[in-house]
Amino acid sequence: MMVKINSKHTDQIGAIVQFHRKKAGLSRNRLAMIAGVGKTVIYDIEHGKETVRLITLLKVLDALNISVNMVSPLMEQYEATGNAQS
Amino acid sequence: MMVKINSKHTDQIGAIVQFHRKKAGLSRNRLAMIAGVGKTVIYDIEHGKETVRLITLLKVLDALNISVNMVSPLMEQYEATGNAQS
DNA sequence: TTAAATTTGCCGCCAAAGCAGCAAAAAACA
DNA sequence: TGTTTTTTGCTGCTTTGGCGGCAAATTTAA
Repeated sequence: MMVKINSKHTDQIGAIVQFHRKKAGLSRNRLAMIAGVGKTVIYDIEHGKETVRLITLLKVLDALNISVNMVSPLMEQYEATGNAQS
Repeated sequence: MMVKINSKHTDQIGAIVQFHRKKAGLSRNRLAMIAGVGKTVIYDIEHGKETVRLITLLKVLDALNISVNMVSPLMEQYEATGNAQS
C-alpha cells in the first residue's frame, strides 16, 4: 500500500506523519529527538507545511519507518546506466 | 522500476534529475521555467543538495514526470481511516 | 478535586535556501 | 575558422525555514 505525493498533493504528508507518530506512541518532542530535528518542524509538517527541507522530512520519515520511492518510465533506463542502489 | 530514497541515500536524486532532464532535451533554464522554480535550484539538486525545499523538489520532479510514493507497513491502516487519495 | 508532568501551539531570532544576474564554457551556425 | 547562441557555474542579496524557549492545554497521578 502506498500514497502518491506530488506538488499538488502534499496535503496528506501531515496526516500520514501524525498517524504514524500516534501509532508509535510518540509525542512530537520524542519524535523530534529520535529524528534529530527540532520539534517545531514536526508541528509544521503535521500542519501541511510544504516548505520543509527535504532532508528534514526524510529524517522524520526514517524515524517513522516510512520509505520514499521515486518512480518513472525512464527509471529502468536510468538504473541500467550503472547507478548502484541497495 | 523505482529508486528508494531516505535520509542517508539522497545522493541519487541529483543523478536521477539530470538523467531525466537530459533525456527530455531540456536545459536547466528551461526545466526551471517549466517547473516554476529558479535555475539555481536545478543546479543545486543535480549537485546533491539535501536542503532543498520539499515543494521545490516536487515541482521539479513533476516537470520530469517522476512520481514520489510513500510506503509503510501501517499505510494500509492509514488509508482505511478514510483519507481520500487519487 | 488539586498538583505534577507531559504535550501542544506558537513567537522571535539566526542561519541558510532560492532567486536574479553575470561570466565562463560549450554548442550551434556561418 | 570566427561569431552567435545557448548552457553552465557561481556569487551576493533577500526572504524564510528551523531552532530554542515559553505559555496554554492536556494528561496523569495523588
